[in-house]
Amino acid sequence: MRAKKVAVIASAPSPRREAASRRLIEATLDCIATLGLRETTVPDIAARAGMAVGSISQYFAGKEALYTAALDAMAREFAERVADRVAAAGPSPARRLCAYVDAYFDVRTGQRRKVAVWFAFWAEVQAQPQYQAVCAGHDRAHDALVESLVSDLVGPAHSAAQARLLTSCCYGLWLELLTAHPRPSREALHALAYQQLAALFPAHAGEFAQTE
Amino acid sequence: MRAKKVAVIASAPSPRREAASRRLIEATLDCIATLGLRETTVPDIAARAGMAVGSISQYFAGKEALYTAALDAMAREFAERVADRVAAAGPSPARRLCAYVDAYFDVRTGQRRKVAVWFAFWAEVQAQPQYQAVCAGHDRAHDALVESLVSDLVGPAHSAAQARLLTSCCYGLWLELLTAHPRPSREALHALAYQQLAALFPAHAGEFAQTE
DNA sequence: TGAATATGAATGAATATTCATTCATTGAAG
DNA sequence: CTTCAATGAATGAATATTCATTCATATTCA
Repeated sequence: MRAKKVAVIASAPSPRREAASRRLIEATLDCIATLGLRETTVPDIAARAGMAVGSISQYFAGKEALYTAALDAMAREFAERVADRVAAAGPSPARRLCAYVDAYFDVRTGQRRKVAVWFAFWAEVQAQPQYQAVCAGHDRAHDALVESLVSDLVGPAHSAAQARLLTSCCYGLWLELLTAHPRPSREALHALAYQQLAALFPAHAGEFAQTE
Repeated sequence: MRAKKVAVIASAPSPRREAASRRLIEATLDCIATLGLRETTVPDIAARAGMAVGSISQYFAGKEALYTAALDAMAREFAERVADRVAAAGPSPARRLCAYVDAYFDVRTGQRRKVAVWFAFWAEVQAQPQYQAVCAGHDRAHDALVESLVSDLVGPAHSAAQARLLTSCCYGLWLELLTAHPRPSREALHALAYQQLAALFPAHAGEFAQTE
């Protein structure tokens, strides 16, 4: 009996529900990107999702739950993009590192709209423990990956510091996307990230050819 | 009549008023750092400043005006710190660049509390034009300074890209202060920033001795 | 005493959440 | 094949809450 009930609850939601949840999350990300966390209202999200305000409660416990789900979805997408690109890069450590950087300036994950959302959440990470919880899990895996990529290229001696300088630089370049005047293109920042690779790993500078 | 009134308004505020404004701005920065822009309320700010909520309207036109003043004050302080340190560094281009980096991890401007506020505003820069206006002015001066510092060291050929990589890295390291686990110390990040200097300008690596 | 400043309860606008009702889709019965 | 009931989803007006702002009164200063 109990087992059966649990099974029912755990069963996959209907495609319709799934689609509606997704649509709400996308609408939330859009609103946060354009209005910010502070100015985004529930009616805004509903309007952009093409739903009534009341419908949201069918899918999420409240605005905060929706925010958290949106953050999680975005973090998941980014992690996936990184993993996919690195996996597709083959065995060369240099190419794998390139693939990692590429993910930051990918047309999907590196677009202004997404980056704005990252920064919106980071700004509140201090104050909102639930955001911190979502980020912490993803960060742990991310940091481990970067360090292994760097370590594969130059050995473990200074890999921790170099890994940190690489990711910090990528995040800093992301910030340029939001604040710089005139607005830099994704491509320009991507090229700068490759310069950072060359600066950090001069012995492999020739291997960091930008392929896209 | 009208002229007189304008003159009175434009005259220097009394020391008392000055102190109260300052106290309010400090309280605002504190609240933003711990609660975020979204959760900070006017009663929060008043309480932390040791004032009544109604008193705020004596000094600022509203919450947003207070926020903007706080952002401006912080940006001013940072610019001042950079200018002071660079001026104190003497004529050596390498030491001047070190001084620039030092300002980012200064015990005052590079503290967690301040960095959290920077990110809080950056997250909203897209949505709030008034924040953009405040930042734009300071950014212009900042970017020009960095590029001149870099140019003095290595010439103008690639100075723009290298300057951007340096500042991006500093901002990225600031972000670590907010999101990394375990929380890195200011000193650790400062040391990493020096490694970035050495990586970007290998010909001068020996000159980037950390003095503090 | 008069002017300037401080106070904080009262106000009302903004907004998240709730819920009784409506609507569409699916599946069963005739 | 048609009709009818059952389920799940969508709706948005109504409600409750939060919070910035105001202002009549009290206090301090010169």
